[in-house]
Amino acid sequence: MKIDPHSKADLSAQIAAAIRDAIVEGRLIVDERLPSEAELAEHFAVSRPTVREALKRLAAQSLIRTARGAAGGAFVNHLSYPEAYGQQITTATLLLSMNGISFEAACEARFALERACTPLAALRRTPATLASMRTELVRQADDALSDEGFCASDVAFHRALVDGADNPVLSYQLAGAVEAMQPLMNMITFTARSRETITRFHTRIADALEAGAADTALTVLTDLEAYTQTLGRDVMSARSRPRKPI
Amino acid sequence: MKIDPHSKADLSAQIAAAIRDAIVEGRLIVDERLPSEAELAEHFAVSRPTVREALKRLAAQSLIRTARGAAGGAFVNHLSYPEAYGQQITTATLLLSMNGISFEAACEARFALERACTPLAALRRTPATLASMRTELVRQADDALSDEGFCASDVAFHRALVDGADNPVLSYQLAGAVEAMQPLMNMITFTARSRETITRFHTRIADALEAGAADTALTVLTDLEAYTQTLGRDVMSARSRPRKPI
DNA sequence: ACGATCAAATTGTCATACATTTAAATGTCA
DNA sequence: TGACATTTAAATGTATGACAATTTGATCGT
Repeated sequence: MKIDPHSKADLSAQIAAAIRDAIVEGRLIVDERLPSEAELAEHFAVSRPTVREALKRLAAQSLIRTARGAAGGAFVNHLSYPEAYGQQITTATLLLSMNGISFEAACEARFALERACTPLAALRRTPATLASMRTELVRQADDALSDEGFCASDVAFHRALVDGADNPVLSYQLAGAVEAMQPLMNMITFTARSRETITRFHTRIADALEAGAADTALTVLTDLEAYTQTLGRDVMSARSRPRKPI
Repeated sequence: MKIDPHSKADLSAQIAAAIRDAIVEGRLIVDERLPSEAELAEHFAVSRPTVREALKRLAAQSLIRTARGAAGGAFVNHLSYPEAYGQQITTATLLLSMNGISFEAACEARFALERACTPLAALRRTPATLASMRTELVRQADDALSDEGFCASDVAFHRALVDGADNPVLSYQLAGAVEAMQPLMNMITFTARSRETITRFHTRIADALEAGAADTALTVLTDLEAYTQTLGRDVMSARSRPRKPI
């Protein structure tokens, strides 16, 4: 592991990249302890604060964890799904909001991805999956639920659908797409009528999955997408009418 | 933006979280300049190195960028697709390798996601998309191409398919899944026969997309998945036969 | 043998200083 | 006046040294 002190890039960035490469390429294995900050500083011929900045960069990506004390230090982290989810979601959320992604495009992507999971979910859905779907259906039928609460339940329902496919890679990928859309979905104010319509779609999806009828579930998902797009268009047009000058 | 100096968590982590929240919630907008490190240190009542560690954490997530000089400082970064891709890919790659994801599960997810893009790609594929697919087909027909080169071309072909859907959210999500699978795919050594088979599948996919025949493309993709799974199983069984004792 | 205490190692934080880079202000000359 | 060189100031990047906090393990006494 070498760095170039004459490069234009920051030393801490170079050091972080060197260690990151070692982890990604498997030269540093999970739970292995890195040298102490003092030793790293000596190895790379930099000061301890510089090494620390590099380690913080890696910690921010959940690539390492640190512990104080005698047997402490920096350890290669076992990247768990919850940690990866979190990063995926913040990144995806910012990407959507900063690049002017339209509700339409985000919605299209979300339902396309969910349809990708549906045949597998129809095949493999467990009683637990169906149970959590039914739980959300009950919640969605509650008129006292706030709009945010309805959206959250919507996300939970679709999460259950995705997890029903029983494929961790799909669950991971979809988490970002579905959760990142929540801010956009939260812009929608649901009428009692639209809630009822959505919940009815959801019920039909749950029924189809329980029956293992992938085709039916796909059809309903497509209809739900069309309906959601309609809701989104209504919100957007209502929002664009009173145009605030900048 | 406040932090709790008596919390168990590191100060730099708390500060990073506070600033990150401000960015995600839109209280800090793109290209806005953060206060200088000295000012932040005073605001949070911590030392400058601590602030710097916090900023490096954010820089590692591409949430901010820093510039030296008189008009320098830390600026809220416009999260671009290339930056987001990069992080998605390293995270997804590690997630796959560290959680013992099977070739089977990864392959299943990849093709499921690609099938999600296919109907849209059949609808919207541009001449440019088709051209880059054809380019990769030519490359794949070259016997002199190394296994890594063939895999890379395979990835490029499927990237073109995904991009053909003309939905940036899908492109972003798929990039992680497809690229993260490359290390697993690289374990496969292709015979001349298997290369020819795969390229034939690819050709049929390109033809179907050009004709706008989504159904055909979906069928071929499913067949290609089955074939790829066969190749993967062969590699795995060959690899597990000469079992090294640990 | 067991419990309490202490020492050592390591990260977390602070204070300060200096180096480097960049842009703007200033000065100089034709 | 205008263009170019110089200086200056502000900011980040890096270095050094010290101390605090925390955890482990060993030592010691009973």
